[in-house]
Amino acid sequence: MHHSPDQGIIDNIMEYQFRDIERKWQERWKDQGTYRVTNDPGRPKCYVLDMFPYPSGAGLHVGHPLGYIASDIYSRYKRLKGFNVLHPMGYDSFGLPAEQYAIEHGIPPAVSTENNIRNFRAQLDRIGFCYDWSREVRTSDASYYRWTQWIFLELFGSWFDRQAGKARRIAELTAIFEQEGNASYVCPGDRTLRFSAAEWISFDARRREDILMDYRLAYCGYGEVNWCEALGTVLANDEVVNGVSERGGHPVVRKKLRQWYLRITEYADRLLEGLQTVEFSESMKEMQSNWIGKSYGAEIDFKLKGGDAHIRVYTTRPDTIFGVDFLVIAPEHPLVPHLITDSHRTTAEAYLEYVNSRSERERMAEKKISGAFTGSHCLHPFTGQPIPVWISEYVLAGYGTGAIMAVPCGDERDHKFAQHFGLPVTNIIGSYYDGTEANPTKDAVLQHSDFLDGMVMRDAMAVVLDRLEAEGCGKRHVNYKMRDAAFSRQRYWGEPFPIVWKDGIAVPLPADQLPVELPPLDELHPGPGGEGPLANLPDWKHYEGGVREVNTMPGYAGSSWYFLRYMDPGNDAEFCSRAASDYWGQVDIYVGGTEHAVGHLLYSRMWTKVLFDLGHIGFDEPFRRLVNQGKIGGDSRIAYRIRGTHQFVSAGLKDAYETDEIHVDVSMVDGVVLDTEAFRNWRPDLLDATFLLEDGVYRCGNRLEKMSKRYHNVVNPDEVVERYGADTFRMYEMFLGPVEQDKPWDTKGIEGVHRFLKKLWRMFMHEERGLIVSQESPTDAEWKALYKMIRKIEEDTERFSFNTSVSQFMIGLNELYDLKCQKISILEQFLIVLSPYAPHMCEELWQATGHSGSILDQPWPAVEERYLVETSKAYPVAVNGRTRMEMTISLQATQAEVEAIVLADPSVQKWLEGKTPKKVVYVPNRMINIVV
RNA sequence: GCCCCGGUGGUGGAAUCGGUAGACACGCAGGACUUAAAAUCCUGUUCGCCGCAACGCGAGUGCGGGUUCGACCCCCGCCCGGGGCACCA
Repeated sequence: MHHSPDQGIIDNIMEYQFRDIERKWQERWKDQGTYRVTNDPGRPKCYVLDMFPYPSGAGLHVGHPLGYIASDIYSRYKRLKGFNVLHPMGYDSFGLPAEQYAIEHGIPPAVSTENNIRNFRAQLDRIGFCYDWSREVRTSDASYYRWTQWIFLELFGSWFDRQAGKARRIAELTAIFEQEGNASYVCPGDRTLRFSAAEWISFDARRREDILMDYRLAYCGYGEVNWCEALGTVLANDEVVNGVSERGGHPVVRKKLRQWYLRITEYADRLLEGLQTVEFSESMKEMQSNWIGKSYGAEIDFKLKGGDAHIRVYTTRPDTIFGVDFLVIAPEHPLVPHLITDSHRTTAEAYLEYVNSRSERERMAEKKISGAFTGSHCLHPFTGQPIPVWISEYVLAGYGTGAIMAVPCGDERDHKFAQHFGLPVTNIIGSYYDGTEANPTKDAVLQHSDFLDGMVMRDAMAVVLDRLEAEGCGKRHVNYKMRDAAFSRQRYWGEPFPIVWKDGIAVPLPADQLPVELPPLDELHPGPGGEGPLANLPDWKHYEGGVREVNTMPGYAGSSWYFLRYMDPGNDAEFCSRAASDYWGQVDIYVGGTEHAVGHLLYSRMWTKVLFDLGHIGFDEPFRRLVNQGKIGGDSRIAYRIRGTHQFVSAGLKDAYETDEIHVDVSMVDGVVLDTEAFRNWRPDLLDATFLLEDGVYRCGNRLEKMSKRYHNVVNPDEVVERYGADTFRMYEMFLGPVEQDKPWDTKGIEGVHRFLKKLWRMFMHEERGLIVSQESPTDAEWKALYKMIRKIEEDTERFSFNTSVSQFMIGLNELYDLKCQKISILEQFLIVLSPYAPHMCEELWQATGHSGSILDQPWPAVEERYLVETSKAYPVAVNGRTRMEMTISLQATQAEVEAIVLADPSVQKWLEGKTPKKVVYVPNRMINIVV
């Protein structure tokens, strides 16, 4: 079986006993504070950060540590390179699951969270990470969320000056209002609001506060939520299925509730521009800029036929204005009630009711076309032609103006809508439109387009915009897809707001009254009217003649700034001292999953910009470089039960039967071969299972799926570490493939990495004779093997290509092994470069070979180039691009010399078959190609 | 529907700038050591063909075209898989 220390074979201490070694060094590193980091302005810094986890009750599976191992290796590497490395870890410990768990099991969130963190920590510790745990942060600790609340107040106390392009204090805004009113500073919450200085001074306190609220970066407004009356609570989009709550199946409707928001839209341009200054993958930048969704177009007013009102649409294609066949407005559009005529009331209102029962997500996923005619018409701004106005859920109230001009010949959805309802389609693009499918081209020459006739569409754009503006029926407009971020939750387990409502005014608490602590609460019932559970605590709620805000902040509040707190975690006078943030600065490398591509990254980028604008920190992008680790998938094993029986048929034979699939726990399978005994004992209903074997064994099918309990394909890192050791586990996770790539977990391949470590051990240690390293001077060949390896490891580690660096270690060791090299001056350098990957073993061998001090603080070896100089190369020689042979030629050879050497070769002559070569392509140090 | 990322041996993957496709491993096959096993070591391993081997030939990086002396890599058109989404006008 596998190596076990319990056998007590004392004379085997020279064997690689990873369990003892790893335990020993983990304790020693802890005792000696090896990973403690100080803010030392005299040394170059490097800040390596993992996205901190939500401590879920399920614990870690083998996929979680992937990014942590990568960043750990990088941190250790940078330390060897002489950097002062900040590499902290903490917990994003507020969140919905703990609250749900409390409701179901009666365990307070604070307690279950504490337990989960303890488990997480134990699991992390076994893998040997170099975190400085003295800097740990937890978003649910009052000492932490005190500063989350403080930053919220900074947001609340600021507005965005569009002229300066930055946040400023509200006090400066009121000073401006007193001087000149708001003429120069458009109100972002209400574009039409205008007042003079005199008017401002005449407003009462309530009016002034309402106006200021429309400017604040953190503000209170009204927004639609998924409201479930039966549960008395608000539901997330994914808790709503087919218009009813996932839990209980109760009806869910859209309802307006008071909500806090962050005015992130004011930062849209800065968030876009900032992308050019950071190293994120192109796809990541693209996702963010798609989310921000800046577009240039026009707002155009369509007058209502027989009324004064008009419908304002937003379009990015004003050049298609003469192709408008109908207008579509969102069901929530405020004009809808005025537009519905009596003759169409029944169908239109039935449609509105149907839409109201659907969550936003469902409406977005809907492929069926639906809508209703209002009975009203608008007039075309240029021709005066009447245009029917329809309602449809495919137009969203929150985007643009909530109304569109439909041009079916140029827009796919408009076209489908027109076809579905039998509406006529005007063709303004001639042969570009084939009558069956819309064509969104900008290259067509316009027809049936009045004063635009004969123009190419992309040129017509400016012409029509000028005309719209001249006639006052429209104007150029820059639009953003991004909406302000909802910042309140009707929940308990989150940061309380430091806000007290008095006479309808939100009064911020002074900073010295922070934190507003989350009060203990035994039972987590929703409060009345959709408020959170905190509303059920009258003593807490009523405060200083007002009522506290009883909603709490969302999950992303604490995670938007945690990277700053690590720099100065114990500070109870500031969120982070300026000295600390000036020293550590931006996160040099940030490692985490793509699932946070838009949410978390955009929010923390915004918070950083605000803190920068207000002078609290000296940089306005938090993360200089971002690496997204891929997900590790589970490789499920599947057994096939013949339908209606207890007989299972092996994968190769299953096609002859009608079968049902059963997910088999991966621990009962060796490769794909099922341990049928273990399977029978797995569950009572399988006790009498019988098996149809092939080649004497039962083979399972396999399928790559999400690693999850319900597929029985979860592999726990603890088990792997117990069996092979942390060093093997670390290296194997890296060896699996590129960090960024999604990949399946298969424990089988781990043997190779484990053998590598054992083989390295044996380079130092003989089973009986003990240490066998020699003091002899190495040969040139040995130096060359070593330095070739070190150079490659260095390159690969810098570019986060850890799978190739692991293979390079194997290549290097194989070469030294073939050279029978046991020389200490070679091997000690090998240990240093390997130590970021396999720290426990390297530390042990470092000590065993008589070194004092930790290997973690050695300098990274300098590659001596002279051992790597090559004088000749074995060139591939190709004839017409097909490689035919290999010839060793001096690297100094000129084109003419190479031609002469190559063409004189008899086997080259054979391939030429007497023909004269047209030319010889010679790329020095690459290849030679003879073209015939 | 839209956006993004992928597709290379039996498996994970390598090829960093357009230059020897399959590094390094796993697995498998054969051998050595051993009473036996474990461990370790050695050899072979993309596919097909020439009876075996050597030598050699042909095909080959999802499919079909193209550019190039030369394409896993660049371009055009498809197919398949995975992920994301706020149907973005």
